Amino acid sequence: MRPNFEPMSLVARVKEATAAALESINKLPFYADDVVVSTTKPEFEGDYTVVLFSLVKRLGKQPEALGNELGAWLTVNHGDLFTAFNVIKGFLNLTLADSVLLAGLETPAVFRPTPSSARKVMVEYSSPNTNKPLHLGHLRNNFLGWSVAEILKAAGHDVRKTCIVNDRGIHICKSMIAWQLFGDGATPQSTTIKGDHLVGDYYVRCETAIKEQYETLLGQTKKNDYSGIEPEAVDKLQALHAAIDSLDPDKEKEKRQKLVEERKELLRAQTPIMLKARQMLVDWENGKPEVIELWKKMNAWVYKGFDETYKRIGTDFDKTYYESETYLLGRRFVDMGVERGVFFRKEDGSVWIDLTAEGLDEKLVLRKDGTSVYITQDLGLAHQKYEEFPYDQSIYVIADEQNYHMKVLKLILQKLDMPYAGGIEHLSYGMVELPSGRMKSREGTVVDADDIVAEMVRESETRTAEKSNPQDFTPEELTALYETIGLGALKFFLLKVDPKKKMVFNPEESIDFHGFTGPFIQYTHARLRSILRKESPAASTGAASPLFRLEKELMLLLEQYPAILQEAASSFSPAVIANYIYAVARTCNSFYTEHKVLKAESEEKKQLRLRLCERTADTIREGMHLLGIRVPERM
RNA sequence: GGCCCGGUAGUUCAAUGGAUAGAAUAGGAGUUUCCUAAACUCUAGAUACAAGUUCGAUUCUUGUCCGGGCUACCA
Repeated sequence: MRPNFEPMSLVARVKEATAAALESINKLPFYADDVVVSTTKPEFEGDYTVVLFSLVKRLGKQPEALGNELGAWLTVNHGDLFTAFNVIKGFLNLTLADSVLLAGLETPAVFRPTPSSARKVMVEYSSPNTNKPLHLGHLRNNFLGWSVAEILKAAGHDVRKTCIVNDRGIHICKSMIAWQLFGDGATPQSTTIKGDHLVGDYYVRCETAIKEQYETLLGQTKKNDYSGIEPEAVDKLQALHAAIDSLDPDKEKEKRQKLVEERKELLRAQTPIMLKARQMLVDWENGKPEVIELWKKMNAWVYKGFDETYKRIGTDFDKTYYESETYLLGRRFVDMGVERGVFFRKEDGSVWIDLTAEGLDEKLVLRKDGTSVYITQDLGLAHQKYEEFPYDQSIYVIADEQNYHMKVLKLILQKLDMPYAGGIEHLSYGMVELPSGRMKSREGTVVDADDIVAEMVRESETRTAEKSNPQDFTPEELTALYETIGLGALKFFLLKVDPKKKMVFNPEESIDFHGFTGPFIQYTHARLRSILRKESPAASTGAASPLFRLEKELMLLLEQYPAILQEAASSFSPAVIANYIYAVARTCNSFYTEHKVLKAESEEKKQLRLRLCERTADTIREGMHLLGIRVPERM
């Protein structure tokens, strides 16, 4: 028997009762997990259904006979739980007693996890780069990470939210050099452009310059003029030019295309502005004061911008790591790995790990010049995090394009026998795509986070103006309401889809406010609160049997909340909550359209329905909170 | 080439190996003397293809076709 810190769910009780019945009838051991239970399809009589097929083989009985036998035993021995049954084909449909559901309404739906199952969990998400503002993909990441952390907390775990800021590297230097060259001293104050956007603008400016200079260099080197090119690149370029010219553009298209790409990369790295950016990176690593100062200044602009965005979308972290402070931490792993024979050193001094036995490749962990690569830095950071917060589980919310990287990270730590290696989980989520395909910053098809949030809020304003009477609200209330609805629509849209799946965002059609949406659920909540403002349920609901179908359906749904929360926590899926809350809201809408609450046919029914409204509103508020979505009292 | 994902109504998403594959939206038809019509009710519409395992397959296995990602001494 498991310790009962939580009220056992009805499904669990059905399973245990059925297992007991099987054991009693057949004198064989059965466990609750042997029993498959699902909700009964609406076209059949009953609430929960036991699937008999899986039991038939073991017992050597006909499904119908087994079902009747079980149903009879259960209604006799568990009359408190079941009032009726029927058997159709291989399914035993059981009808639950009204009293069981009514009793459930008396206790609060708060879930208390068992202390023994509580884990220390670190959740890392957001992971922005400081060279450009946040975009739609970051929003999915932020909403997911924040929500998963809250779900795990609600399920009783000790959770630490973290963020790793990628604040160093060549991409930052690109923004810095472009600002130096073209910025003319521009600041967020002087331009009234949000800091992260301003820095992002110079990143784009740098990319433009690279493109132009690349074209120039291409023409120049084709004419055999290699002035300004680093000596070690000249030979390679000459070889590439020759190779490309020798290939037939039609017959050997693919091969040629590959070489052209290679030449492009090489030439881009040789453009004057890139040479300057690379020099800047070297200067940064050497701590050259004026470079560090510029870097600090521009990063400060970006952080101010990020803070605004984070505040607006409701993201927060317990701890922020900066790559500039952690990127050297992985070095010691390299020596350790070589010592233990997990890594090997090549003649040129570079260090590798051979993962071919695991079906992967050889992976570089240290460059020949002795500097760390991405994976080395992540090794160091994983260790650092563990020292600060000895986690049982460390969840990385990172897009699925990094599946390979994360696999390698975990594998290396396992090979190094790190105690925390097993707890590393990649919450791999699909990319947000446009109808035209993937968002590409090069092609300017990236949906900016601030823009889309602003647009959603504007849209909610327009729609609210059509629906509500603005005179009912103060201006402050209206502003807050638009934020609540606009962000609710956006968050729900991004969280209702299974995290693992990629999803399509259509900016034309934007995000709906009807149907399976945040505002639909917010609206349901507001209407429920509106009823409850007029009258609160009394202390006891009294006897309101028999229950109507919709009353019962709603009660059954509400009873499932703790189980749903557990499922969401174990699968790291806010979508489970979103789907559930939507089902609750939809069922509740049908319910109070069909049955009057305040003008109910009897006092008992009125009290029952008021209690149901209250419980539904609470469940919606709680569930939406786990998604980071506020619910209004009125709208 | 190798490895990893995915393919469900026109569209966007659901479905611990279980009954007649659910929703939303777009389409068609209705519901405001009754607690907010951002709602409710009805209607029509889908598992890429082919084998296999199974009492039963959207789900598991294999193959084919079609998308996407990764396969950097970038991060």
